[in-house]
Amino acid sequence: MESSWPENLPSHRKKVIDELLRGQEIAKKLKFVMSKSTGDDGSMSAENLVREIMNSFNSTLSILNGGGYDDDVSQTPATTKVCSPLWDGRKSSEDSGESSKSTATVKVKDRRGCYKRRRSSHSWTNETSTLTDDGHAWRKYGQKMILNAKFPRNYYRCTHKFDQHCQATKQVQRVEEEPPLYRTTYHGYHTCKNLLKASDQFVLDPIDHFHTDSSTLMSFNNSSNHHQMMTNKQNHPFFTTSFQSIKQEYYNKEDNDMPGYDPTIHNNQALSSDYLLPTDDHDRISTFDHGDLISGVNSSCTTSSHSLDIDSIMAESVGFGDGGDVLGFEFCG
DNA sequence: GAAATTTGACCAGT
DNA sequence: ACTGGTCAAATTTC
Repeated sequence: MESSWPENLPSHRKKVIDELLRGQEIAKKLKFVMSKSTGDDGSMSAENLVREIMNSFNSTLSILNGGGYDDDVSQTPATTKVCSPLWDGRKSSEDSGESSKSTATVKVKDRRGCYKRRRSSHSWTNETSTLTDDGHAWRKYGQKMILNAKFPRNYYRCTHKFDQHCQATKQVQRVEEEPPLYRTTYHGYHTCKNLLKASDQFVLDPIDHFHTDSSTLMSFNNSSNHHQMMTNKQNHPFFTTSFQSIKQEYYNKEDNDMPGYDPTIHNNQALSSDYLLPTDDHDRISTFDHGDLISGVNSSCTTSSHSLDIDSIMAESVGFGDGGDVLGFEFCG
């Protein structure tokens, strides 16, 4: 609805995206080169720089791509209960038909699978050695054996899908048995407040993180210029586990598949825009100009890790609820 | 009893 | 036709 990109700008937009993609590729290459030429320790700060470059590209691209963002809305909300006009909700049917199993079958046939399949959406993967709490309340809604996979894939949605219209989902798949390795793919963004879990826990130390391989509850260390703003809404899946690597996917058909999993982006690379942009048509943040938002965040919060800032902003903005005067948030001080 | 999980069915995309 | 993603009834857990 409220795209921050005028629709008469597709060519400019495409150019911008192309340029950013080019830069992103170069940064990837640089990262790769650096990782080969330097040791683990020595490359740390340089790697951080690269990571931030990547972050910046990712954010910008996400924003640009967000012009036509349809993310998880492609999935028909469960609130749209009606699939066929014949179906008027299961209660009534059940009431009338406690009778037979055959009617039950018909019922089910009318009802099941009434959704729109996700086509293009932002997603990112996160590989972890342990199954850990990422600070969000998830509810499992499915499990499926996937072709050529040793383990079933588990499907989770945000617990607040219905009460807060939160569209976030994730898929967890065990990819290795020894050592255990889980690949979590996140789709969509949390627009929920996550009141139960986000308030008092889960601050993490991305550094410690590399050293202790199994903690889920992490203490936050400000010394990292990366994640210093990570405060109370540590819901970035990226920060949740020990040992992890992350890939953001723009769902280009060419590179979105798991097997092609690209380990170029390692650990804690917060993809800010994933949290910045709303997933549905509640135009919370889109009431801003994206550019203003990002630059504002950066300038006020010292680093380029706007991801985290934005996350907190996101938390704020979600709270505005009724839209309108969205600019009332305050930056970290 | 409410919430979460399990599991078979259904549908969309390829 | 096949596969992956989701739905929703049934079941389990708290």
